[in-house]
Amino acid sequence: MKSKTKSTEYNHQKIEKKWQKIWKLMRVYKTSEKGKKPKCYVLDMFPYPSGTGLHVGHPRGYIASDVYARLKRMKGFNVLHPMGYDAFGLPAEQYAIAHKIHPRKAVEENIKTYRKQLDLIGFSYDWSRSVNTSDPGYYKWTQWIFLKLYSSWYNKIIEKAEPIENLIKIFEKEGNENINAACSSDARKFTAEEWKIAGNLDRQNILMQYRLAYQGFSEVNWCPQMGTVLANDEITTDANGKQVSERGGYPVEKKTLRQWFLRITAYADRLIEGLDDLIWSPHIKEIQKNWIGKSIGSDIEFSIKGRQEKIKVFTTRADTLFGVTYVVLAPECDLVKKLLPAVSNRKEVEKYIADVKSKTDEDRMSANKDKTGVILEGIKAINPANLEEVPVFVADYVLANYGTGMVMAVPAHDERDYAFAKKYNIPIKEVISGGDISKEAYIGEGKLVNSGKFDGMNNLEAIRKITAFVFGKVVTRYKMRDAVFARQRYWGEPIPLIHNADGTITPVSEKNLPLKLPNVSSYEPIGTGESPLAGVKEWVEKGYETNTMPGWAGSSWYFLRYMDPHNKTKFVGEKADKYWKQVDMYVGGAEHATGHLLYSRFWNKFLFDYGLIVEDEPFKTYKNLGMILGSDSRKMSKRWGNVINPDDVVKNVGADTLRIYESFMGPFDQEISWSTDSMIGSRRFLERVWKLQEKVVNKYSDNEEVILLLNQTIKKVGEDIESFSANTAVSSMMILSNLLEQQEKISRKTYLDFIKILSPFAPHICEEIWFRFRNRKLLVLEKWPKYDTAKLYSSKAKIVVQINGKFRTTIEVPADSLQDAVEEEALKNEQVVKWILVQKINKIIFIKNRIINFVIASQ
RNA sequence: GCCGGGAUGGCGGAAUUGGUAGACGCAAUAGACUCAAAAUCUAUCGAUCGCAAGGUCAUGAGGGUUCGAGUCCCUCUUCCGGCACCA
Repeated sequence: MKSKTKSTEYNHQKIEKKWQKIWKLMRVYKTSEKGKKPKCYVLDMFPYPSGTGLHVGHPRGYIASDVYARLKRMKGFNVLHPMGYDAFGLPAEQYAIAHKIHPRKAVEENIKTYRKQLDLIGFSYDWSRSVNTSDPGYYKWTQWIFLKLYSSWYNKIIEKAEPIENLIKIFEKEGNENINAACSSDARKFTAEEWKIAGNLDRQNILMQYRLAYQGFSEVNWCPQMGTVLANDEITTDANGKQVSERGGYPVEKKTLRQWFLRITAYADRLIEGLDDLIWSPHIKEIQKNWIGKSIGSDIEFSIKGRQEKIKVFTTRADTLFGVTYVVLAPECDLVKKLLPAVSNRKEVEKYIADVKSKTDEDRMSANKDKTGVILEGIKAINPANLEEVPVFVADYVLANYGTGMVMAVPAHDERDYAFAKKYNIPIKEVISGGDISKEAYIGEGKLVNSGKFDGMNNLEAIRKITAFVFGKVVTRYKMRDAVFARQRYWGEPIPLIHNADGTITPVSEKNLPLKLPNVSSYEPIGTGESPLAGVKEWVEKGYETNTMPGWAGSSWYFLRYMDPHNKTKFVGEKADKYWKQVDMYVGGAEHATGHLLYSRFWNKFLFDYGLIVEDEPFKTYKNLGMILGSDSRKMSKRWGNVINPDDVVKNVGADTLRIYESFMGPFDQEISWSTDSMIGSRRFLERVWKLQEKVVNKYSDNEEVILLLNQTIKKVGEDIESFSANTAVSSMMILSNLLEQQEKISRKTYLDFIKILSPFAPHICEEIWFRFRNRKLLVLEKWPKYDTAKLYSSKAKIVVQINGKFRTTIEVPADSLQDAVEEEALKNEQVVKWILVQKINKIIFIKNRIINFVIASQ
């Protein structure tokens, strides 16, 4: 065997093509559920295959997870590393309309492009497990899960979803008097008798208030000119500040439409609690927590003088009840309508409500914080704590959709109430912090304290006491609302429900799933606000639901399908699910924190409730990545002309260089600008590694410095990959290669160990080098090298000598030397002596192998 | 406004978690090779004083704790992200 391998030029194109072909032929990335190895499920967020293809930013996360997956494989894990396509959704539909091509066709073509682009970069995906959410074989199960949600309710006593049949049995037995369930806010109490005599439609309406997928109404953005509903993304503001469609610039208004909802709020508590055990970056958890927005407060009733109706307010500060000086109702509040006839300034109030309605949400929110409102003359609310009469206002700073839409105002302790009270000259009464509940303790003089600041009583105990005192109820509320689960669009999963002529709804039976999306000639809006499916005769005749599911339906469970993608009888088989359990490492963008990441957790918990899967949480570890911006520090987009196509990079400098560069460019979770200039450094690095082949000899022992650094690097690179610090991993390998370059000879073992730890980052070049050293087995199947703990540290230690904490010089001593020895050595040093001179040493601070600090100045 | 994360050379960024600030890479400068250029190699590369040895100042600003602070504490400035009249 030749001791030196003749080095040729590093031809990345040839090498990358060659090994991609061989890996594919040998199916090295194919995974199965067999064997005794521990498992590791490494997942990327699957892309939406757009018409513009991948840009250089997309692979950043894919590269990081691929490096991780490769390391795990080499460390002996059975790795599941799949990739697929999130193919339903609005962008595909828009692309299709713009290009006059059927979305299915467009998606097919785009997927081909994506696959080609991804393949060029050399990812270690098991493509045999790929999924496409718009494939009927896939969305059959999306529909199946929807039906499961539809036929479930949430039992709050056992904190679990259950079949709706259980609920019906309870209704039959005892009505809903004692039920503790997640339900719509308008659910009323009824008895078993009432249930028995109720008609089918009544029963349906009642059940709808409990189902986890339910029908309801919501406001949408409606564009009369285009005859279609628009997503928020499709709307911009024109020069006059009016809301208009992004395409065409047509006016947009609000319209109430029939929708389907998912009762995600049922899971609010579990979605918060579940975060504790997840290894996610804290700020992502924080975003989810904020979004869910749990707050504990009290429902308290104020009676209205001389009337039957009650004003039911929600407050988190029941302890300030004695400071209430007025009550506010939201303009949309039903109670306002009921009270209007008795209001003496009725005209004024009606005008105010009309004005508010004409404002857009944005106007209302951004209206420079100036509070507006109008008093309901002739109406007085009675504070249940002290039976004081207070005025009632209608004001738009109270939102109809949070809490009860009615608020007790305590200007002394709430900034907004304070601003309002100042403007309308309402008294401001401070509540004195005190111990027991007695009127005296709470009633103070009418002077202002710093808004909102009220120590002492702001605790649950006080709130409980006073809430009980006024016969209120301590309740938990959430900001999060139920998710609208319907789109008036063509390109989505059909909702598998049938509307019968009598108004009842029947689910499509399981054996008839998938309910396939019909092939229509026109998938453009039909002008009524309904989905294009409403224009398909056979569809409507059969009574099928014309709304389709939103883009996030398919992505809410795809991680489960990868475990068992070809299962025809279940969305995931028991065996596969028990084996893979959950995603161990999930990588993707932080922008999905309140969307996909929340919905997926919700669906996963729901399926878990039924024992259909074994894990409550889908993603154990989640690493969020920062975006790659264009070299001009703007988002890469056609509009700015700053898009870099990975295909070009791969062609010019190679996939390995791209992989190294994207790993090296900066911390993974930070946004960073692309720099083609900087990339050259990564290419140079690989070329130097390539050239090192010439220095390799068979029988040679490396010097201590090389051996130490090699061992340290093996350790560091392994640890850095695990913690997603690829940038420092690459830098440490550069340091090693720099040292190896200085050597005249390198041992074969050292070089090949280096190649092994480099291979997750640059698999092609490493496989080629490995091959050139006449290894028969493929490098991708090799084990990760072990470092020798005895060879991590030098036998000598460099000690920093400080005088008064200031660096003065370094000395070299045997490793692990004790203080006395180091002291003695240090005091021999000229530099040290010079600084100490005749001054007395007050104190010596010594840290083994690191530092000795002489403190001489007296304090 | 509230919550979360940042701010380090000309640039991207390191820093053993309180212990030599600026690793590694890019750019730049000089030199070698070349007829020349590119590529490659070698050296320099925070500011400042000094012939040098070496010193002083430097991690957004200002205070503090400590033998010692980029790292911990307080105040402020500023940038990015999330939520936003949430009662």
